[in-house]
Amino acid sequence: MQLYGLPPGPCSSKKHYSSVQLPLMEQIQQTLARVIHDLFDVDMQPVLTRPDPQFGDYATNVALQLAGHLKGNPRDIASQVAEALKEQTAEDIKDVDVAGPGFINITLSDSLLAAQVHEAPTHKPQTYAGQKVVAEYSDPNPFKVLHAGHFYTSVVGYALSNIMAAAGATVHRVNFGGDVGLHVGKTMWAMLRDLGGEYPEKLADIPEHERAAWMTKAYIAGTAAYEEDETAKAEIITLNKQVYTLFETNDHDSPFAHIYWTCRQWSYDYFNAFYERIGTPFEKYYPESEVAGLGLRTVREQLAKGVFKESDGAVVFEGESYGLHTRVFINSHGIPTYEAKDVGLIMRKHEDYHFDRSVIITGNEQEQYMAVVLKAVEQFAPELASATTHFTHGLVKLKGGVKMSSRKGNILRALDVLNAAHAANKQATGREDDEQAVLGAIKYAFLKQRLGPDLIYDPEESVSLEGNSGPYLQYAHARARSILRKAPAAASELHDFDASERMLAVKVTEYPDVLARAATEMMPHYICTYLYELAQIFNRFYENAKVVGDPREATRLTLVRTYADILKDGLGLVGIAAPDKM
RNA sequence: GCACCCGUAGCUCAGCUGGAUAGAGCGUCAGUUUGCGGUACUGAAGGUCGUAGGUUCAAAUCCUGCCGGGUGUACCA
Repeated sequence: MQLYGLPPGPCSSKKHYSSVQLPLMEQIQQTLARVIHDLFDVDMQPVLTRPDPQFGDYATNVALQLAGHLKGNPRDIASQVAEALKEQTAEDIKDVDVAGPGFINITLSDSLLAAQVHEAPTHKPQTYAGQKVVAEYSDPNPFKVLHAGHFYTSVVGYALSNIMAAAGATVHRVNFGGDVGLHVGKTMWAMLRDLGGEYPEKLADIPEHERAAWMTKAYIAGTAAYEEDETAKAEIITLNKQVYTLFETNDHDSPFAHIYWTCRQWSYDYFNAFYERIGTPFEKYYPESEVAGLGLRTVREQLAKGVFKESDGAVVFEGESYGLHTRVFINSHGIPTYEAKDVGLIMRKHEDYHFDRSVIITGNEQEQYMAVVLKAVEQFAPELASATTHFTHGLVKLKGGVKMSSRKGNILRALDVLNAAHAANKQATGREDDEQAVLGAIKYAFLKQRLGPDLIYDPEESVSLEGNSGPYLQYAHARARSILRKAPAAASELHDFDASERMLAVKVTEYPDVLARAATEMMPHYICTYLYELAQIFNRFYENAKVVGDPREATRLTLVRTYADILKDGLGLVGIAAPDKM
């Protein structure tokens, strides 16, 4: 995979980078590619990296790779490339050195670096230019509690959506969840038992703030009864069917219907309150009931065409020939399972948005499940399957590790995470209800780690104002703004840099590269890591360099402003507020 | 059993489009500092990158075996 690849352009004698629109890195790559082509008649896409600052601003190992092809001495090849590159870029590149086994290190001129600094906060590589993207994530089920995983996946999905949007996509954020299905039957069963029968008027006795907890308790009781009591199990299966019937007959009036619709709404209210609180709003919520019919019809149609097979009274897709496994799409009661509903959802999302790309973000326990669903869809709608990508992440665990069991109901809930963070924050700072810092802390802790493996959430570490944390970066930003408030607003053109300014300037210009990488790989943690490194470099600069009142004040203020703008922009992309004062 | 994921300092993690001495944070120890928000900065100690092979001029990074952990594997979502 080529991250920053562009084909080499037509030959021209000399390039003036600062007058060209392309991002700097790609310009250098193009020139490098051309030089290599002219010198050795080899076409390749050079990769530029950011080396240790002692070596230069950019580095490439092309000579080492070339040495293999050409059977030459890597250092000799590097020298030839370096010389040619220097010739073609005389005004923009200060130095091209050969070092070590054959690395080519590039050091920019200060004037080119200055131009890049000015562009860094606003230049967004358009990785998804013009694409219409539907991003689906969070996916909580009505009638059930929001757990830590929903929190995590909401934060991840929101950040990824922002990253794609910054990279040029129009992103529609949607949510999906089971308002029909066995868990609803289980919850309804226990709720009816609690109410003493189908008495919707008794729902009024439940105070608003206890609604979610009451439904959660019912789900736990229903699940236990389903497993332990055969009579209850049969009743729950009947209730499950009865819920589907509500939709078929458009029943909003019967007592049973009344209870169902009221409690479903309670769930949605509870979800929306949570999303509002953590700042991850959705454009649309797809209830399973809305896509179940479409999924069911589609699977039935494709059953007739041989995509699906009947087996023991159920309709299945046999994945074995694709290296997958067999899954049930319609069960032997004729009810569509999650699989069929997901088929319906993919189709409905396309009807609604005509997306170029559909992104689904879930925990990685869904990985092989989703592979089967997408393989099934590929058989009759290959264009939908190929436009869909499933991204997965790990589980959230609380440091110290609480044993989790959904049957006993002692799962880690979303609110537990929030409460633990608030408690740790109060301990650390003495502040209560510091929601902005607490949310920054949690989100940063969730996103600073690479997506994939499980995540161990440590509340104390996350709220700490020292170290690699959200509050540290929020504070770093507020501190930079404070400096700017003290100085006259005059903006200045940059010309040259002293050593510590230059370190900061070089790091600043890395921002667009980081955004490109985060977007291409769909990995928000690159942004977090970068922002932290940037803040560290800034603090080193700031330790020795006086800003306000110094002869170099104009240059330094411009750097401080650029730095603050990047912090704010980067934190915003991962969904974290960056207040000017704390 | 089969499939997928993971195994890097005491802890939590970067690094894995193969390349220059394997990096952070926390913790530990030792320092700096009458300054623009010191919630900072400097330094030290700490790693056979699970293990055994293979490919390569070059492997934490790619391939294979093994060990250890996790997840999934037909009528839940």
